[in-house]
Amino acid sequence: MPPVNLKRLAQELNLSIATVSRALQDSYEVSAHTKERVRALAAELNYQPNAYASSLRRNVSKTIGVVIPEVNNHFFSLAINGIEEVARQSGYHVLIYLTHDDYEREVGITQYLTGGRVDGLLMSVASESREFEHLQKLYASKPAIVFFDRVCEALPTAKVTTNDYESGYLATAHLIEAGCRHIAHLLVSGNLSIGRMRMQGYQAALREHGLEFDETLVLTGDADDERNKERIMDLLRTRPEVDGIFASVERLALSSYQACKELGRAIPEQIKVVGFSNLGVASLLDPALTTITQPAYDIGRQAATILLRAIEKKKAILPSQSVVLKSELFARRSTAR
Amino acid sequence: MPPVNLKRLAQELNLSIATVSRALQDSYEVSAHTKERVRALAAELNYQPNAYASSLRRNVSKTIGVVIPEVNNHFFSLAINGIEEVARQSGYHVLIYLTHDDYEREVGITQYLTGGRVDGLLMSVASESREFEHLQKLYASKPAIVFFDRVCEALPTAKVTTNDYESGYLATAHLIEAGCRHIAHLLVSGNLSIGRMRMQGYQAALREHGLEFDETLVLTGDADDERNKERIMDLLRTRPEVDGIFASVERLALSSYQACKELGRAIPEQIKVVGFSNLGVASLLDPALTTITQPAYDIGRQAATILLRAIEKKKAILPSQSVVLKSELFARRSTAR
DNA sequence: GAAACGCCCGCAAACGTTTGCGTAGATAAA
DNA sequence: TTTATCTACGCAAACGTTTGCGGGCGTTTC
Repeated sequence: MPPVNLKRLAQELNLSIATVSRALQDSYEVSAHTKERVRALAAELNYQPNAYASSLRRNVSKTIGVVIPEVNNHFFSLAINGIEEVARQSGYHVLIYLTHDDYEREVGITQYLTGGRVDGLLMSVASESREFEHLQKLYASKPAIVFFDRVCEALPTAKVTTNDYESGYLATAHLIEAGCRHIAHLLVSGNLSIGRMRMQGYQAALREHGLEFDETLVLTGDADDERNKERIMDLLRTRPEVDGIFASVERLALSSYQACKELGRAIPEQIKVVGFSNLGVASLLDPALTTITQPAYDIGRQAATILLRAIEKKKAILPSQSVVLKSELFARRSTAR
Repeated sequence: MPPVNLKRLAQELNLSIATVSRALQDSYEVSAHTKERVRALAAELNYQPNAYASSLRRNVSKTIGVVIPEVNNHFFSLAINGIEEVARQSGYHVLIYLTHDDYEREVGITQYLTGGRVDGLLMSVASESREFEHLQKLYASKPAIVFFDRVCEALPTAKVTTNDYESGYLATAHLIEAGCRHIAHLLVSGNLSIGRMRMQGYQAALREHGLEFDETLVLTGDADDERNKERIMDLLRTRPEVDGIFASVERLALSSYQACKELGRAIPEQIKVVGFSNLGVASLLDPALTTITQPAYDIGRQAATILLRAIEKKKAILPSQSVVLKSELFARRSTAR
């Protein structure tokens, strides 16, 4: 049997393709009676418009891309939930790309995306990325871009972030007030603005509480959890005075737990730990983990909303549309006195 | 400046569009010299083919869809990792759709997907789905489909699952051997084959160990964690003899922890818990959770591999290509004697 | 009565690619 | 010289949709 497309509908109804197309779009140029006939047959034959033909003609794909480091991470999976939610409501489709924090992959992916496959892009850059030329190229190739969390400051577009400086400050101050004097800071990349902000908050809190910043207590992790754990253990062994850990990313907080377990250091008695985390089970950990929790779901929603609004209005996205949401500190047993 | 497409390249090189197209595809019908010229200019202008025009013409989109209940779940996020991995390697793009275990959404999404937007589909059906007519329609509309984990048995296509019957048996036997005599079974949907299998394993283990099956100890949860917790608490209050819980899905295991905490029941002294889970931090919970862990990443990889192979060969997918992977039991403190 | 207008609808071009077919020119075979 | 073979390329149709333009027909306006 012939495929069910506009031509097929037109033939069966003795109409032109143009009229059928317009009828389905509820155009004012076609009579109510005809519209009804068209819709009836379309429903009966279960007509589904060819998305590619439509995209080609209109130069609009009703698709957005999401480029993130990983999905097996509560922050990003919650963000995706938010993104998918608003995309679906607006009839948009969501393409997903994972960089695994690998610079090469990120470059490859952005290559793809300069082809006009997506109308817009939501992005959280890979921690390894030091060069942003690929992002510049991507930006030049038109699609609307909104960065979230791990932003690229070099591009003049909207960014959705959290109050990272304050959060870093808050986490550190919380440890100090709990009695810590030698606080290690675990982060994942020094060249991400988000990491720098948290670091500055950390430093400011130390300074204002009369503690001096010791850069040998700063440890930069990577994507390998096992290695991170080893390095944390090394740090704890060589610097036995460390009595607090501020992990600026979930994975490193968990690796710290592992490290302490293996070394037999008691949390919170010997070492207190606070970490950025969206772990739903933080309160069920042993001991319950004190967290700085980002409103991941809302971040996703906001970023997607800004993006879609710009796409629909065919307007460029401005940095002035940037949003800063607030993270929250949940004090639990891992930082109890 | 004019857009950079085949026409533009052709003009600048004094060639026909056809030749340029063929050159870029490394066709044997174009000379090495010309190919080189074309490639050079394409690279210089950063030419990216229009994916929609190409898809329209070839009737192939190089895109697969992934339809799952949620992404904020370790099983699915790991599976996505596997899927994205093999898709990327083969040059495929991944569209993602979340059903939130909602039947209506699943129907809506499958509607979309009958439009030929994707070459193939990976699916894990929503727990609420009782009717599968929408899946039948989808199946009839051609795209290759592979189910994983939460399969729809009614469709004659490949399925990637785990040994759910054995796992259910194993988990239950493990509890019994740890001394439990009144074991509750928490599941999420009785009409999913996966749930039935686990249930049967549970029953078989009871039977073979001389315990009788008590259906009032079976609790069917839903998507609302708070309500699930309440219901578990109700169960534990009205049936104080319950000394073991087998949660056939991660969320319910965690809700059980919450419930026990609120009721002051000690795990594992008073109640032992085992649950299906891909939680990386299971060992860091209080107490460490005994889990049945599915090879989620491999499931994703396998399912995607089967799907892509079928797409590339343009062959229908047969049930005979189904794969059953093995889950593993990790005994931890939550089931210690 | 002609002119003007509004309602419906069809024609055909366009979006950027791919691909079957045709062919000009060069070389080889007869 | 003629014929056949091959290489390298161009022409044009096709994929399914959207949309500017034009026109037939009926109603209103002066």
